[in-house]
Amino acid sequence: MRILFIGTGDIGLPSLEWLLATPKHEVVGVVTQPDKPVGRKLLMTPPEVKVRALAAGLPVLQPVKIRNAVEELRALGADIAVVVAYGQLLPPAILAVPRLACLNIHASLLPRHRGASPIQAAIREGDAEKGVTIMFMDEGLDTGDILLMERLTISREDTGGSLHDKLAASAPASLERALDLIAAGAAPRVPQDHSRATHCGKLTRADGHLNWQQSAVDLERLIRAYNPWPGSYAVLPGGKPAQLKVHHASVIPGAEACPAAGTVLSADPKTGLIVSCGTGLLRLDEVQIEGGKRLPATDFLRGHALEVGTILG
RNA sequence: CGCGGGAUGGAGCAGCCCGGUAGCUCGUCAGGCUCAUAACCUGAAGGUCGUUGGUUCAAAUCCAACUCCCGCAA
Repeated sequence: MRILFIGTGDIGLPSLEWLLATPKHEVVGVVTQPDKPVGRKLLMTPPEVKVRALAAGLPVLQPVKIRNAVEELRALGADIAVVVAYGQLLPPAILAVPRLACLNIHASLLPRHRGASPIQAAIREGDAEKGVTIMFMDEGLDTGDILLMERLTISREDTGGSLHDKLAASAPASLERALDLIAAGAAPRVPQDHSRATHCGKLTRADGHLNWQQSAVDLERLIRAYNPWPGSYAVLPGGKPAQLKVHHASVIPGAEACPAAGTVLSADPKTGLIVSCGTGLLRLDEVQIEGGKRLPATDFLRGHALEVGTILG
């Protein structure tokens, strides 16, 4: 079939690669977000999807508003549009462009975790299961009828980053099955149970500000979910408060009675950096001060005095 | 020219403002003590202080340029 690929995030790369490689389908064009200034030098940087598409000699469109590109897209004569982490809602005029359907690959088991950050949400909420859903897009946000779902379990060590990579890698197999079903005219179409839907918004740095009133268990999940993006941090009090990023932490089992949430109970290179939470204790294993490198907490403490009793913000 | 922090033995830091003996917490090695230990004691090795140039009797320290690392912002 003739495929129009619409996506920006790296999570769609394996799917794009598969589409380019398979003899069953032909990619007729790629739509992705415009290049953006990135990094300390603010260099204009194209999405990786664009780089890959250009390398394959495909036409690439980067409309600021996709609604203004209806004619160009129609001219590509696509049978199916495959949409994954594009970053713009598709208006009805665009949904009507492909001959058969607009399929969306979404990194959650819908209707749970509709929205922009399904992977982080699943880890943060302590979900045991994760997966990829392929659905027929409609005008809503991740509300379309479901074609198929692929499940996988979340391990206790999974971070937002590791789960992102697993889901990205598993997506092509799901996509292949979905396209085969459509080609055979046998694609199921199951409406979502909208009453059970949950939503997750776009994340910002501020979402990573650790709230020590929460339980150690919840905080550990949040730290894991938000690694590597948007990251999580505590605030060290002082003349000029500094952010201390927390890359990895672990719950200290069996610890209950504790003083005010956010109190540093231990800051010794030998025992580690331990903080009391709303419930339970959390040991910060790997941290990073502003301007510094990420370090094991024990190394960090060798050079940065942190008094026991300090209250973290 | 978006804003800012940094580069000092193997690790993490101090010293720099006010030039003049290389410091701290560890690690490593050797020895001692201990039933034992993330314990303690003694001793030792290990650094052209990111690079290049300048100022100076003298530069980790002051000046200039460069390289690399990192936080913010986007």
